[in-house]
Amino acid sequence: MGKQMTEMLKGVLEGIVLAILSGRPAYGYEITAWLRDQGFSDIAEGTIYALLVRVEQRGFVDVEKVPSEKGPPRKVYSLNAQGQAYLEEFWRTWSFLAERLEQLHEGGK
Amino acid sequence: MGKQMTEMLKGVLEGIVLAILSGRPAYGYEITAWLRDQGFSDIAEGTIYALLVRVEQRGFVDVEKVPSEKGPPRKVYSLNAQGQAYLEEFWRTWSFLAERLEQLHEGGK
DNA sequence: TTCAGCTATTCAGCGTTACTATGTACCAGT
DNA sequence: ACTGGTACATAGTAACGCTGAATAGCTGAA
Repeated sequence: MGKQMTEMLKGVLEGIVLAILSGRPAYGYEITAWLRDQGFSDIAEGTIYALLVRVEQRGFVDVEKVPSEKGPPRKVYSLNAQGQAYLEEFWRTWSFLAERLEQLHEGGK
Repeated sequence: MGKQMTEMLKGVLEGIVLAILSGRPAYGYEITAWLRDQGFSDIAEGTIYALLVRVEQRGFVDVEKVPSEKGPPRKVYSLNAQGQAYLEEFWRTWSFLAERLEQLHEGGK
């Protein structure tokens, strides 16, 4: 989707993934597929796995290994309390930014 | 405002500055001051100047040196046609992202 | 005169993030 | 045995914003 999207995803993609996990536990491959479905056509698999490692190390998610019918075992992530708190802060930051941009967008017409 | 905001600004700050310049020409110091007014309390001055150099090199803005009553001469930037086109693409990218996030935010309640 | 303070720009070095590209591994169907 | 889908991992790279400091011009107070 181009360089603009790549840069804009920085900091946002993490929030997106945590938001997904706040709905229900999920594993990397599944998240990647879902994102592609949503139109994030060229988010690399490696990106999601690296991100998941990061949020795990920061203690935002709990992990459980679950055997898969087809293929290697899945690492199923679920958002814990700390992750939930971080996600809420993410939404506050996002809202602040979105409001300012909305104003700029309206003003520029 | 914290690390979250820092990361989220990547790719977005450039759009914000171009959007400001689409309204009227401006110079670095002025833009920095305006952003602080809008609540972007800790955007570093150096960041804006570096960004302006970048967009100038990409050919999105025209520059004019204007003497200042107090202090060194100002470099006044104005958005040109190429910058305008890039800004429009920025808004499309932003809208795409904002829609997806809006859905996630609503769904997560 | 000197010094502080505001205006205004610039730059080197750093940390974080997403992408590229590749590799590993497990299983099913042919 | 081979292909293809599932599933995870990682080293190297580029881009961007921040930190911290330097430079420079002008004004007003001590």
